[in-house]
Amino acid sequence: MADQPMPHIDQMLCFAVYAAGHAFTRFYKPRLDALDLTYPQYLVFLVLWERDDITVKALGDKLFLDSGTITPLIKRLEARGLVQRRRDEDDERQVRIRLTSEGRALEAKALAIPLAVVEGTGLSLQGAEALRRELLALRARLDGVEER
Amino acid sequence: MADQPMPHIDQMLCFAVYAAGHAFTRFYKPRLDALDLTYPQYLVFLVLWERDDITVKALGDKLFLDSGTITPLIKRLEARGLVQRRRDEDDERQVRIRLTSEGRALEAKALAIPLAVVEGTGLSLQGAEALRRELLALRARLDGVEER
DNA sequence: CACAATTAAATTGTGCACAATAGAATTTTG
DNA sequence: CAAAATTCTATTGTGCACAATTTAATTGTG
Repeated sequence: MADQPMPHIDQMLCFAVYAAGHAFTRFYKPRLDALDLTYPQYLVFLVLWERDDITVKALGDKLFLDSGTITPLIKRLEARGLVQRRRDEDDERQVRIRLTSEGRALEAKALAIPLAVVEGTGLSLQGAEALRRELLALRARLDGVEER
Repeated sequence: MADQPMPHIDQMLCFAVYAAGHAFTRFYKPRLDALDLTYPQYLVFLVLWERDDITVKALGDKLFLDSGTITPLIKRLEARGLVQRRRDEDDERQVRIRLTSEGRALEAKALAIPLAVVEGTGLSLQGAEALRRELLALRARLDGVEER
């Protein structure tokens, strides 16, 4: 029973992921302050700049977040005039999110951010490719094990 | 200027880290519910089981969190009788955190959790070693670039 | 010793993150 | 076509996470 002692926190993969996530948030903070966006808000815009007029559901699927997180976040962006929310005409259960012209214009300002990340960390998209793939595979495994 | 387009979210390392972190939290949830602990609370106990009678400052350094996060978390654990808080006698600016016997007893119950993680994900401590190292190095780089 | 600078914790306020629930619309089934 | 099941968003409540500020104690310097 006591064969397996409690592992130390420094040896645990989950903690390494947790700490790296916080570090990324802190790292982005000063850059995102220039756009007056939080990190999760920035992620939402990355999706919208890529695919505008998306439902809350589809956005949640993309970001692996639920509506309880996304709804208030989007409402704050709507209050600032960066996005619009409206019910889908065909299926009124769905709410579609669209960029306003102000929200679309943010993209130009945001272009400096990924450049700053590459410069600041020495991480190129290709250089971190293997790490990224492993993390996505890990996420899929963690979320997929639910049904057992 | 437009040489570098906005990268897609699926290509970004920061998002892979972010999503894997949430997936870990979700994965631990049902296991930690058995102990009535949240994931950050579990991390605090991992530290305390390893090194009891630690200051808030040292705990924050270990977990990369500040007192604004730790203080209310610890107070909730104190209210449940799992830890004790008291001022250091030599330096009264510091608050030391100690396990109660109940808090210490939790460790025995918690031993099942790392086993479940290994079983559920197929991740052994050794198997994930390279990934863990890369993430810790990444965290250090992200937190270290602050001064420029 | 006295006064300034530093250190440490707590407090306050904003914003995620998710579980649980509710409510409305659509789809399925008999 | 009507009732039941499903799908989707919103709401409520709890708990991080961090910035900024406040308060208290310690350390350093003359």
